[in-house]
Amino acid sequence: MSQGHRHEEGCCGEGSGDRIEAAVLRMKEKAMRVTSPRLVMLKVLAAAKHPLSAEQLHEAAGDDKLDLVTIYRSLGAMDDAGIVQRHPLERGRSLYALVTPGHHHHHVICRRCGRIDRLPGCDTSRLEAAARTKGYAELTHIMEIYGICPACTQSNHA
Amino acid sequence: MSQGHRHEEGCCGEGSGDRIEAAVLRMKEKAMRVTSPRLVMLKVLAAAKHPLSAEQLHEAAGDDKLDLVTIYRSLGAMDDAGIVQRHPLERGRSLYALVTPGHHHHHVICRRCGRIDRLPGCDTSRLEAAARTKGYAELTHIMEIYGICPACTQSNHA
DNA sequence: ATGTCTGCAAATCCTTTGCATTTTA
DNA sequence: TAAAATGCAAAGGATTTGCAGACAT
Repeated sequence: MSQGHRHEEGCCGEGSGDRIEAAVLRMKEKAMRVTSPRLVMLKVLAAAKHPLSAEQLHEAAGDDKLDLVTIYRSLGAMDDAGIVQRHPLERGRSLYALVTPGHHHHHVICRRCGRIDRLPGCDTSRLEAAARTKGYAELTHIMEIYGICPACTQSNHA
Repeated sequence: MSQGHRHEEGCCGEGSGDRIEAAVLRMKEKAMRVTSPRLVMLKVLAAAKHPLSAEQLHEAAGDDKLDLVTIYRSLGAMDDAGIVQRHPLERGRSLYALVTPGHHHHHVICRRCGRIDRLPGCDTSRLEAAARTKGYAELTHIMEIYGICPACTQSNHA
């Protein structure tokens, strides 16, 4: 089911308290209600060192404290509000991370163990400009790099 | 179910006969069997002006001539063999296109009507280099740009 | 001949929807 | 107290798996 997701270095966390406050502020701006399930979610997300799946968030929150459905719905609302960034990936799964404005970035994901590492920056501006030229508006993008991580390359049970 | 996918300009087709031959050749190299369902799939893919979903491929092939499951399985095998490129996208769907070596590219997808346009080139080399630096090997990536196409921007039934 | 594909049915996975109830603002 | 969020049960859609029979090499 849930894969390894081991992690060596920091990835998405940047300092949690402020980020939660910022998220709450944004929720209020958007007329969203600040409920305890959502606060729990924010806490977990702020503490996460890499993007989390709804399922992982569910487990991290205590599994029976929050309904998975609530997580999906709130994640959706937070995505719309720009509070979390959704990373759709292969096989229909998505991962979610707290947005830190000015820290847009992407990840490498190990195809074998699920480990995730952060990569600096993002080079989509040229492509988005091209899309704009074609008349497209409200552009967003998804991008993930896949590979085999060092550890899995070693222990070559392929 | 299946969205619009209108299309103005060429996207993935480059000349079909040779591409099919090349694909067949590659299948033989990979010790894959060249079956009639697969040939039908190649024909449809080679004629397609943009990436197709398994479902669309199924319809285009005559719906009852090929089993959807066969399409999924062959698409998977062809993806592994590098014969088709898989474009995983939001909401768990994937699109597939015949690979034309040296023509790697991505697309803009209209969030509203599903229209797809091709975008020139790809700027992931910097990120892939960063991933390689972290010890990742066998790198691949997914990337799609989403937006609202000109037509949908006009007829604003949002 | 033999290992690979195919088709059919059924399963699986992640995610979404419906609805009555609780909660927030 | 009105609008929004929650929890539970159930649906949904895309993709996958099991298995026996058919097919390419």
